[in-house]
Amino acid sequence: MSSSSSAPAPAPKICFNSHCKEPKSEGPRRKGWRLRSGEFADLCDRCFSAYDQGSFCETFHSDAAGWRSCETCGKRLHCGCIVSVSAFVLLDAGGIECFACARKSVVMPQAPNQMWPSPLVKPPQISERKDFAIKSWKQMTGPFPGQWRQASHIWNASSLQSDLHQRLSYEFDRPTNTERMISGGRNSITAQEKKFEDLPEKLGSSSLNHVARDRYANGNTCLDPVSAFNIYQREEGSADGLQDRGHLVGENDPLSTRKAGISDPCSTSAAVNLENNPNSSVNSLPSSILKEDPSSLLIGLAAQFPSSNGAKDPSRVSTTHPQRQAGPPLSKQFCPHNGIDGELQAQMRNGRPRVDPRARTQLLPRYWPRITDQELQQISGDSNSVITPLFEKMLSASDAGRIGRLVLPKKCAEAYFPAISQPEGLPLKVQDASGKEWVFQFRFWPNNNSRMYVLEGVTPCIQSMQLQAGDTVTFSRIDPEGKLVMGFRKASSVSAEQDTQTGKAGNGFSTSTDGHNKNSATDLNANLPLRPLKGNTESRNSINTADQATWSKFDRSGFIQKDGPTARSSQGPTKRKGSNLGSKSKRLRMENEDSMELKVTWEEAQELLRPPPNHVPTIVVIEGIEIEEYEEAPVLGKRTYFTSNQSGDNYQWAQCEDCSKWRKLPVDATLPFGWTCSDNKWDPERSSCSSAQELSLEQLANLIPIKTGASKRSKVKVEADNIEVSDGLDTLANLAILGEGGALPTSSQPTTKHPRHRPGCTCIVCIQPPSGKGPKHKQTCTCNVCLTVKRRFRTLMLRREKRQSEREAEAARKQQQQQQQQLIQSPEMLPPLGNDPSSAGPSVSSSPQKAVVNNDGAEEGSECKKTSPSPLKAQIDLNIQPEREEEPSPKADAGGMMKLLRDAAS
DNA sequence: ATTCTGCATGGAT
DNA sequence: TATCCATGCAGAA
Repeated sequence: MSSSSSAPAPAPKICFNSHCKEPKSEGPRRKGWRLRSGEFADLCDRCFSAYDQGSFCETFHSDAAGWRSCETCGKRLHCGCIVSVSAFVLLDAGGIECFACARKSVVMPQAPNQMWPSPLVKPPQISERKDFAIKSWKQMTGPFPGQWRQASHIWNASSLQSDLHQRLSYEFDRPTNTERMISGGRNSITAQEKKFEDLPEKLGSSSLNHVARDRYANGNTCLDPVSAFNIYQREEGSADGLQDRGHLVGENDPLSTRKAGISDPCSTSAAVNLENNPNSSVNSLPSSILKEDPSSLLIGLAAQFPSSNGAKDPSRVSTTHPQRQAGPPLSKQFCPHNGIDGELQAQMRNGRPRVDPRARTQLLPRYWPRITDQELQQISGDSNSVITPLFEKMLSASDAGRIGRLVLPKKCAEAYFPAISQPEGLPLKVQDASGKEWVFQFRFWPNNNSRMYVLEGVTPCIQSMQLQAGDTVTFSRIDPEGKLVMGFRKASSVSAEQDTQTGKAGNGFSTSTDGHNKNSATDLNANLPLRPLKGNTESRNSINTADQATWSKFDRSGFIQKDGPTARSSQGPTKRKGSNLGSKSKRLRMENEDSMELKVTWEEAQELLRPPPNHVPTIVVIEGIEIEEYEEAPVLGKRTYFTSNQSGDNYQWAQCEDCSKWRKLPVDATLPFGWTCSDNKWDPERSSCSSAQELSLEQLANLIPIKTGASKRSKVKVEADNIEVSDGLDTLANLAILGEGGALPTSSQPTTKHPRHRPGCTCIVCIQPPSGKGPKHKQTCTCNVCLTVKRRFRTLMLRREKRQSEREAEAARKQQQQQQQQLIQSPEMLPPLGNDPSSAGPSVSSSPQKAVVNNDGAEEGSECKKTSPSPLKAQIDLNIQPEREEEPSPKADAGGMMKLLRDAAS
């Protein structure tokens, strides 16, 4: 910390005191007060003497403004001067008190606030600040060594905090308001720090302290950092970790002393507020700060102490730490958890910087603990224990899943958990709100030159708390035991956690476990019962309210709140995949796995869709491609096959769903999926299943891609598959599957080429919910997505058919002639006539050729599959790599396909 | 086949 | 851009 103490700047030869023209001391440096730059004023012997004796201002600033009298003893103090900044404290009720008097107060009413804004606070360089914090103590205290020590003792809490803050702010780039304030208040802080080092013993934390600490903890005091530090510092490698902390802290541990010191200070203030005199003026300041608006306090202080640097110090007033301000009153302001604090703490604990420079940023607001006093109360039964909220984390799907790994925010882990040097980490005992103790493995994984911290083995705990993704777990520490306590807050119950990220007034309602309730008597009743884990949720209504936004977010992201833990766990893996895949991932996934199938089926599905009869399409041009769109949803047609007779008449053949007989129909007939003979309005003679088939299967086999034996199979398959058809997209998928291998246009028509997927694209691929979830779309669904999909299908299909028919017409005729010749040779077969069918027909395949080449999807004809790597591949751009040699068999792929489509549909 | 483990990936910030 | 961290994933058990 202080290591960085600033090197003395080139010392001027003249005494720093502007009122003195004496050359500075020749001998050993005479360091006066700390300058804003972090340096110390180099004084001549005479001035130093005055400074050292506490009479500097009297000697040199007697005419200056800013003199005030101690409210207690009447001693005059130069409040507006950096030189005397640490000689007095500000009283809550206004006025000042010299340190001597202040320290006499048992309760230290003014506590933290009194701390002077450090001299202020100029916004020193970080390095300077560090120095300042470290070095200044002695020097600053120079005049009143004894007092300061005492004071420090008295103020511990505040000072400690401030110290921490100060350090933090100095060490880490950004001083927060609080910090500022504190620091400002902190000249003394520096001193305090000193005192920590020097007078640890004095601190014995008292019950008061406890209270205070709690308060602070809740309110964010900073005690913890130190204590935490103590606690964990040596734990590395220790299985006991937290548990052992107790002793760690105690014996021979400077840290422990520090801890004690720290806690004391806090406690003092807290004690005052809570226990002693909630309403007292004394309390008012701290309490207000803690609970209500820290910023105000800061401001107030700033205002009060314009002095020394006042004017120059914009930082003081203005620089509040946004986060803190925003944050929940208590916790955010002083809380150790706050990012910087946390880090500081961490460092302190570790005795070394655990966080690399990069990490020196604050914890993200979302990790700020939002714990209410009530919660604390709940947790704490022990009045002597101080609960320090450390951080909280909303459980991700992974965290709440069966894997049992809870990813810890790196900074939080490094700040509040024992330092670990090995990936294996160490066992960490954590107590839940009910007092039950859990042991997790706290470890890390190397990750991108960094670490990813996790708690392993949390599943039992998570389950016992019935937590799900979206719920929040909180980590707090109970001192002096040093135990970690894990609380939770159910997202569902939380009506409204405020968005942590916004850092709004956090209401902290986190469920942290801690607890000391006493302090928060004020709030206690209001909220909650932390103890009962189950009850937590409910208990914090007020708190919980906040998170709807968050919650909804979860929902959107596919979190499963709905699912109970059990369900979740069972779904775990699957869910995770589906819910969390990013769009990109999804794409990749599709490419790698079912993309081909999807692509084929999608295209094929288009073949099955027919525009609603008698509807005129609207022509839409998308990226240069004309697309016909219909107002009405497309018709999912029954697969049919087109043929032409010798005279050039075009027909289509369809199979009855009941009797499996093939009927010849007009090309413009649009058949429903479950078409039967009774629906054959075009040929009354064959409108019954009892009617004979016009052509034998063999004959048909020569016309359309069916086989005598296969036709039955196909029917069976169709039927079987139909069972699954339910939802719109599922239907499409089924149809596509059925049609696979058949009916696919042989030629790749530009008409079917889907435009590049870009933002706004509404194709079936792009419209899939990112999470793969969402409301089920029924066949009758008329949502934009469904309509769009249907329109697209229809449009693309029509377009393709149209063009295909045009292009293939000629080829078909030629083929027809050839077939005729064949017919001549084998009369029993009907000549497949080229069809130029305009495709209005319901059948999937618009051209005979297609039908011939691509057998009906219903057919298993392996040959077909082999020979027909879906031509559509080349036609439709789904951003997929179509380079698959073999087309997955419809059967085999049906599952995957359906899955994909279902996901899309859902 | 399932679960565990350790690390990699890449979206979000 | 760099980092974090939620999730994926492959290999091992």
